[in-house]
Amino acid sequence: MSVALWWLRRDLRLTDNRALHAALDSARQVVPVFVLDPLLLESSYVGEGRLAFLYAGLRVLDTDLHERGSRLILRRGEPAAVLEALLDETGADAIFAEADVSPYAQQRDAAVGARLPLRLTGGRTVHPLGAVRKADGGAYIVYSPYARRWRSLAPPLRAELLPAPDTLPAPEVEGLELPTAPALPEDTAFPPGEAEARRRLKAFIEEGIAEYAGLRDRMDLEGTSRLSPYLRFGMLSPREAVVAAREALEDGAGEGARTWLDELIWREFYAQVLYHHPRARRESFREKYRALAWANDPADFEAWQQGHTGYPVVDAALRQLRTLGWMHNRARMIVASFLTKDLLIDWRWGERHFMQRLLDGDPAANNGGWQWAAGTGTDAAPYFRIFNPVSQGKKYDPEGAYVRRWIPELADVPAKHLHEPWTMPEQVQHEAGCVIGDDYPAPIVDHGAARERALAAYKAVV
DNA sequence: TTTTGAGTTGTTCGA
DNA sequence: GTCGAACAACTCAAA
Repeated sequence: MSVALWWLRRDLRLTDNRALHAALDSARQVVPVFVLDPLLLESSYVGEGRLAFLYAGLRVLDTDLHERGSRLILRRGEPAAVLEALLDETGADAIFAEADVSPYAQQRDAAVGARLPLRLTGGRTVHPLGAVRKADGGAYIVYSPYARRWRSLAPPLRAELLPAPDTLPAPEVEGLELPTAPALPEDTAFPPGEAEARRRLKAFIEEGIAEYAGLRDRMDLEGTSRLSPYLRFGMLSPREAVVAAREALEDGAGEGARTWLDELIWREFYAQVLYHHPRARRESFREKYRALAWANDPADFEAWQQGHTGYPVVDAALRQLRTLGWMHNRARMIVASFLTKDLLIDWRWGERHFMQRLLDGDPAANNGGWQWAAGTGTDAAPYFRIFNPVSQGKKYDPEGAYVRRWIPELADVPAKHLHEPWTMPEQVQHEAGCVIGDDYPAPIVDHGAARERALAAYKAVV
């Protein structure tokens, strides 16, 4: 075998790429291919931000390939047809790709595999989806035992990480020009690419991970790794992240390293949940909640999306999402609780909004997180666990820096009132240049009353 | 097969 | 202000 296609999807890196290495092992000539799939590009779960991140990421990858003598071949169309044509043009006799878990990816790869010589490798998760199972062979749907089992398996070692190849021969076929639009903002908080991802990982391990357990919930600080978009597109190998976390643990990073490793395990937990329960992508994992009587008020949804609910922490978070294409994890929980409980809006509306806006938008993790917040999922929060947006703000944005950063109209509101600005006396409102109902909205719901309504609605489900 | 312990991330109320 | 209990059962995982 002398020519192979390397079909990239969400493994946009050269380091520790198992599909690439399998292709190199089987052929002298490897053709890197990315297929712009109209079904994905036009999905209502995709927005300009993540598309821009993807396109910019493809350009970085193309540059990385050029440095090694190769380049990225971009094609557009239905994947099986595109790949069949490419096999024909290149004389390749196999396609190598990293296996993925979403229902669409499963179906797409089954269709390609039925017609063409597709060889799927692991890499999407550290432990293959089938490897983390209960003693009886079934799949886990509770996190803690899943994580215990995951940790009991042989950990990946630094020596096992696959190096990026030094050279790759240039492909002899042509592709499309790389798209330039939509473009990422110049000052994006998430410059794409493998080098950036690995630089961030290094910095986080050296400076952030030891404090992670204590700071990760603080919305006003940079206590998290901010690696999610890179893991989403495989610009960082999950295996490399786990190796780094374990090394940090050995170096005494303690609770921080353990907690961050747990987050990586959560990522794999939700991947295998979706793999084993594709139906959860479209409806509540817990059947009884499929009958929940959502209020689904479009005006409430609009206010939530725009960050105009009148609850500062909620609005700050949704504006952060709008601007950065990313939201702090604690904020994700708060706004998800607010949407599903306070506004009683179907979690799938929020899930779609997140998918449209998040650079790291991933079907498995996003769905898992939303169903957790809504209380409809695997290992979900009990339905009566309803976040109070005021106390969450006071606890995880104690000085209000997060709120002030994202909501300029609240910049001069005294700290005492910042998380509940409607409590400002009229005179204070004028002094702060923030009249409630004028400069900043009054709360669109009363949390106490909304909480009671949610409890009743959830309780009504048999 | 049955039993038993346990379960990401909270809030509110009343003593 | 602080603290423990209640919130609601249910289902999972493993012994």
